[in-house]
Amino acid sequence: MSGFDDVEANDDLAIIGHRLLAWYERHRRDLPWRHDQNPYAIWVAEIMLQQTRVETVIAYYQRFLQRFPTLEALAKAPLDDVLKAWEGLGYYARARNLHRAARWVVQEMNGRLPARSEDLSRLPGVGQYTASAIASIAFGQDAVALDGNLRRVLCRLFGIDDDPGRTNTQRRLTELAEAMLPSGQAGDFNQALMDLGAMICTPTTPQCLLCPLLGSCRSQQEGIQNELPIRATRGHRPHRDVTAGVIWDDNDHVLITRRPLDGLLGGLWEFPGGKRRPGEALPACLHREISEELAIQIQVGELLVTIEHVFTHFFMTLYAFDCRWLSGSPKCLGCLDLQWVTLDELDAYAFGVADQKIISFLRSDSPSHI
DNA sequence: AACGCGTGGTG
DNA sequence: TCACCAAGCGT
Repeated sequence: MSGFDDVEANDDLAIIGHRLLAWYERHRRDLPWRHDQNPYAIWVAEIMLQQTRVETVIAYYQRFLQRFPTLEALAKAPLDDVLKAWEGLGYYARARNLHRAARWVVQEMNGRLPARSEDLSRLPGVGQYTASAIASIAFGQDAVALDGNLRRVLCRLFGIDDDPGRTNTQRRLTELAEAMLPSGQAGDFNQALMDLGAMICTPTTPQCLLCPLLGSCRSQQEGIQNELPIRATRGHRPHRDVTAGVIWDDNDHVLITRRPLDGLLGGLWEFPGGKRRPGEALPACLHREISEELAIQIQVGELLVTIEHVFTHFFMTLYAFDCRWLSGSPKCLGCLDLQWVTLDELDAYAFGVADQKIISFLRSDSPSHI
């Protein structure tokens, strides 16, 4: 335990909050989702921003709102369209949950998002942070939205060296932020702390001399701003070899399959294949996986391309082989759906980034089957 | 509480 | 496998 311990009065914290808001008025970032107060748009933005950089989100956000301008439009759309709009953004459960929640709101709530944080957090994909963010930004509720930025800024501001991932620490940080929060301005207050975290109080080499809270920052006074917040190191990431078959029939159609809705890349399409077992040769692995998942016979040809891909929790080397369908009608044993498609038709389906690289290869390097 | 869940950017 | 990170959530 260390740091802020009620030495300062709440008055001082309130003053810090106002100083922060004054800074925000002058320096706030001009971001697309800050242009209107439409709760649906704010919701979409907050889901996209989970664990994802602002610069990455902007283009997705604009395309998504163009494609699904209203909550009703999103609810009416097929999941495949939503996943296609999410393609490449990662954490695809966000798209599935957003879609499911939109349908629920239309059916059960007459298309109106709830305004209170505790009701918002009942929506799938909306946790404590997102519920507070929507409630404060879209509905003006006094709720602290404790995200990674706020944790970092508050740990430094109050010199807190407890693990910010722990529930107790988060409760403490939230209480401190609540004491700073100017009543009725939580939306701006939350976003001010986020902008401060993004522009000044950055993870590495914070720009303390530019900080509006310079005189109040405990960690800066002690010279330990670079040591906070403390952070657990990531564990070892295992490696997997994975095979994928680009399986052609006699009419220039290639076989693609759809992954189950739960788990990694759930609901996305892929070139069928799977994990290599210890000691197994790559072509043998592909034969086995195709036999298990689709119950067809194929001829495995040349290795087309090798792709290194990094997931959060493992490394993957993906080996894509040129294959030919020999016999058997494919059955969906390990997948949700399957399709024979031409190269041009692949555009209609959502793939993960590793499989998109296979597609790029097929289009650039003149395909061997021609 | 700890882990599974994506991707691209950065020093 | 360079490590680490970015507006977290569900189980």
